Amino acid sequence: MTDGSMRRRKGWSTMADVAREAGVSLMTVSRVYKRPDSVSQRTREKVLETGNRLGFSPNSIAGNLASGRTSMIGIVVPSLRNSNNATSIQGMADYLRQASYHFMIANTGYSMEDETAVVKAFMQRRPDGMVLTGTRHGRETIDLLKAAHVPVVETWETRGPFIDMATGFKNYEAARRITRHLVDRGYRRIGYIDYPAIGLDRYIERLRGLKEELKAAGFEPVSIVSPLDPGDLYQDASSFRGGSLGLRKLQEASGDINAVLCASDILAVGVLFECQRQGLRVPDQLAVAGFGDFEIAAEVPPGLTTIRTHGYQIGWNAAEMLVTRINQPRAEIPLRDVGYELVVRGSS
Amino acid sequence: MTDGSMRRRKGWSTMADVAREAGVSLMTVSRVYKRPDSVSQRTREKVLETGNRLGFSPNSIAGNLASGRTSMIGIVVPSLRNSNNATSIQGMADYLRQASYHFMIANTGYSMEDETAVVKAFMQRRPDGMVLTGTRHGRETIDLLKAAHVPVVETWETRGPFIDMATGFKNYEAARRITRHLVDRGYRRIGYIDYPAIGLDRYIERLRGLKEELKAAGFEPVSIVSPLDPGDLYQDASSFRGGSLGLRKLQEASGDINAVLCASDILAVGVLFECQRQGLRVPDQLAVAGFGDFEIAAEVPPGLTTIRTHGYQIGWNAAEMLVTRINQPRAEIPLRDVGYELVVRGSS
DNA sequence: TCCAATGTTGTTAGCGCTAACATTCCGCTT
DNA sequence: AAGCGGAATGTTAGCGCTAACAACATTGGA
Repeated sequence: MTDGSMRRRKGWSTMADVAREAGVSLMTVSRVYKRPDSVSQRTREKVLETGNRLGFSPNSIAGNLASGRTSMIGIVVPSLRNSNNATSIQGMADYLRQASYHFMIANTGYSMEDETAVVKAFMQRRPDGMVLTGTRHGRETIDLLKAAHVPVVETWETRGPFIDMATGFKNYEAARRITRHLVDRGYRRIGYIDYPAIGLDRYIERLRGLKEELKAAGFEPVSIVSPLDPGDLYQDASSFRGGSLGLRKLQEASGDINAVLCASDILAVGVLFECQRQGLRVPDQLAVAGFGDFEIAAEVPPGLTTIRTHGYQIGWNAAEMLVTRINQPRAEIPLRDVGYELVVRGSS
Repeated sequence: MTDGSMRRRKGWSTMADVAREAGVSLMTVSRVYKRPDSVSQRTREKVLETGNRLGFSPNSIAGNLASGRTSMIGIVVPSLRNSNNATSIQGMADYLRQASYHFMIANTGYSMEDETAVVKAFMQRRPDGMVLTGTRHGRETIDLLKAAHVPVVETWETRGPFIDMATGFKNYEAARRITRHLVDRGYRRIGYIDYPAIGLDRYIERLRGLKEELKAAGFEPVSIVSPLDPGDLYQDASSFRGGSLGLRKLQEASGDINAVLCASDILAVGVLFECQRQGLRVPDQLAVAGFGDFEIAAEVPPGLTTIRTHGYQIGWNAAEMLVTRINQPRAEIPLRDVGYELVVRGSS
């Protein structure tokens, strides 16, 4: 008698409305919106016209339930404020958009418990794929994802083992490369400012690379400093302030360093700022090197020597790998290494 | 005969499985996971134990369809790489997480057509709320959102009209405030480096504030420069490089400026870098001021004078307003102005 | 002219869950 | 012992869409 059940939500019209109005079956309407080519042009136009007239918008929630596919990707990052992540998120966004996928993001605040909670919550929405940052994850996270048989890409490192697929680069090698550059330039007393977050694989690898390369060159172990207390992490793991503090700590620990390598460009720029305040000439009195090649590295005087990473490409790859696997579930998708480059600028 | 239909997806067990196994009705299982308090402790424990044993995870897609609520928020930003946005996204993320909502994000690349496309696509997933950046939107976007009767919050400006709700601050007044500061300090020949993206309300307001304040002080119109071609925008509307170029353009246009105001801190830091390269003393030969109070403003020597904004609070507010409105659809939710502060540092 | 192959449209049976209502259970009062 | 109210649980009827298959047109070749 009335137009429908009490449970009809909001004001949306449904495929059934359009079908009735256009004088076709429900399935034909579905086809018009999902695979327009499978419907004759005449029918298609009639249905679309009716749909527009009724302000119809397909309810993808219903479609998801019926088809078992959500076209939704879950992305997990440590922090949303980190510009590294931002670049690779943009890469994913650009790929996913043209492939008609959407994504949800959540941050873990560098905590494995939160990561597990986030992954659990995401899984309830049955994403078609998941992207994780890094390759170290809690046992529970790993089991959860493996049991769900959902395609997973881990990013920013290429050192396994992986849950499923991965794209990134060899942080270990990259760190050796830039350390070697400093050594080749004649710097012998090298300090290192670590990323303050604990246990992130890619930073562990960078530190390992530094140590190995110095050992290979026959040097003393360097001074290593983590500029912030872990408790401060949540706000911003990588900060300019951390770089300044780090340099001061290094100077206290061993006054005679003549080069500083940082786990990220942001920290390195903080060091440059501190040098400026202290009147230290870069690179004459202190050489500085970073990691990441963010925009600021090229702009800050005298230019920051760094490792160029390819965050955008990592994001793009991750998305592409997921979509490929979703469409071809048996496809074997190999690790994609996006590489890195040493970029030498005025700071060394 | 077999355990179910061909259409059963993946390996997930369902509420029906848990109900059968635990010897209760489907509805009881639903209650255990949705409103645990409405079930006796004995039953709850039995059901949870069974659920865990079967690796059950409630399918929220199905729940969404049945309940007409998705607990999903759609967030639209111009760019994912912009650290302004990143801060307010983090604010939303933190609020939404504790309120058990998830969110999807998409970027428009500063294009109104893309904004409309994004909003259209999001609406198909029937989000419970939408957050837009800024208060200027295409006619179609506005109509779409109004017709959908979905709660909407617009952010970063408080000058209406609004689609629904809004939180932000008065960019116009903030720009007047920092301009007045420069005037009070005795600077008379002030250049302005605008944000290169076109037509963003908050930047229009900032420019308007600058002009009005200078007029009120009885000064000449200032030199205004937009550092990049609009074509370059998509990558990064606000860049250090843009600041450097902007200063050079200003110097060409009118060599005798003694202060520069920038539409964002990033641009202003670019100006500071360029000063350093040119050997200009800040603030003696050139005063510099920014907008935003990003972390770098406090760290870059000699400290950047700026307007502190409250991006995190804007994000938090936006999420809170949405959730309030979702729970109380008739609630009248007033504009929330988060204010701003002038922060004076060494650069002026 | 007839039939197979192809293209187009329709019918059926859910996807997994929850709102709304119905029923049962339990402890307590009278 | 009967009656009552509230708490706990169950039953019913979809939410709006799509997979799978069925049926019907249309075309062109034998």
